[in-house]
Amino acid sequence: MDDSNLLETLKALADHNRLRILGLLARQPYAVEQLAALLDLRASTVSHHLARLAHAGLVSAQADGYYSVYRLELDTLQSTAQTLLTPENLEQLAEEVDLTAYDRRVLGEYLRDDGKLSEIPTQPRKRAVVFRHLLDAFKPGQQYSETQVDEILARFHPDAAPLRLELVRRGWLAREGSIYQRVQELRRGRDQSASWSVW
Amino acid sequence: MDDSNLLETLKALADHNRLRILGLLARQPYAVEQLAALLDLRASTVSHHLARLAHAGLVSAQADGYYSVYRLELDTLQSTAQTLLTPENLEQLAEEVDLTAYDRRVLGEYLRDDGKLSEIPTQPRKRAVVFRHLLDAFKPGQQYSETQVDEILARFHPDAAPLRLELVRRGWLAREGSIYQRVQELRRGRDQSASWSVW
DNA sequence: GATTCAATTCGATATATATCGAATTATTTC
DNA sequence: GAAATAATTCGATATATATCGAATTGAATC
Repeated sequence: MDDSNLLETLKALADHNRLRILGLLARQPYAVEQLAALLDLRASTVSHHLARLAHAGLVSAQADGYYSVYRLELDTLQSTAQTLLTPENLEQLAEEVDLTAYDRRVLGEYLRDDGKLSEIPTQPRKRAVVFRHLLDAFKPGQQYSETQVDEILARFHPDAAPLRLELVRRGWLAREGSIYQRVQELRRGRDQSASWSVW
Repeated sequence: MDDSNLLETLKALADHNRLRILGLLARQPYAVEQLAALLDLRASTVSHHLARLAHAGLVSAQADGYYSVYRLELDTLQSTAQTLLTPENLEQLAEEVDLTAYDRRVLGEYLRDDGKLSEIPTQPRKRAVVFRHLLDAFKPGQQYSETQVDEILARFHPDAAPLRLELVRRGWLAREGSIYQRVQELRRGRDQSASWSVW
């Protein structure tokens, strides 16, 4: 079941009378006229609901004379339910979401056109984003002297030393003696690839 | 999960952006501000969606300074999904539906105030309801002569013989020699108790 | 204590849709 | 072929709600 199908199916399910229709059809098939009587609704209303359910594949109609006999399509319902059961399937609901959007918004707020920082945010989440951006100025595997580190950081902010200290404190820049090096992997897990808003 | 909870939960699920929120929270917890950036929505809109999801128990908030960090409540989601999986649970959605409503409507249409039939419907479903009503004039276990049967049926319609023949043809009235008797069980299955609109 | 900030609440608006009655269609019966 | 019947479609209306911006609240920082 793909995402837009799931949404349509859930919208079809999210109605009091349509749930009652499904409850009735779970017992036995019914014609429109009968459902209308059982639910105390007009036939046109029931027909509308059934069309909605049929569009989602939750019920199907079979012609019998001028009756339409509707039956429950249990398989569709169960595959919808299965989609909601596992976290892996849920994650796909946000598949097309650009996970860098928050980071880009924060950087847009604190980074001037010349690439320098207008200020350092104090809020932990935003601060983490900014320092992750600083880290991106260092190549993995390359070794830097303290002077080189500060030169690079000075491109972002005149007072480089506190930036360097915080990068080390965060564990993102490793120091051995007088040699600095970017750590290879910041964090195990799913948020390493796209969003750096870790706290 | 009871019925009204299920409806509220399904309504909470039946929205594009709320599904995307759940997809994101399936990966990791997020603050409102972050979700708003990722989904390109105002914070007030996201807050509204989260309140709706939280009301259904699908997410929960934890205060962290002036941040509200929301996380997915997987258990609620899975118990909702479980409700949709089995036909037995589905039938409960129509629990409070009066299954005799259709039969009563049909009888109201064809039965006059004095209990006599104004006419015999030709449509199979309605005809079945009327004949089921005729059958109810006979006690289970009791034996009737053909004359007695026709006397009883004449209370509904002057031309009793065709009614008797059709009751026998439907297998609802059993005849052995010249003795008639109501069959004990019309039909195995769930519709015997309430609705006789069988065809 | 004043200011800043994230979240929530509130009011307004636009869109979706649940429901009905009337008109139409398809099928059966007379 | 004409009348009756169930279902569907259509038009109208009322309700629900998704979204935003503004105002408010609660908490952290200076």
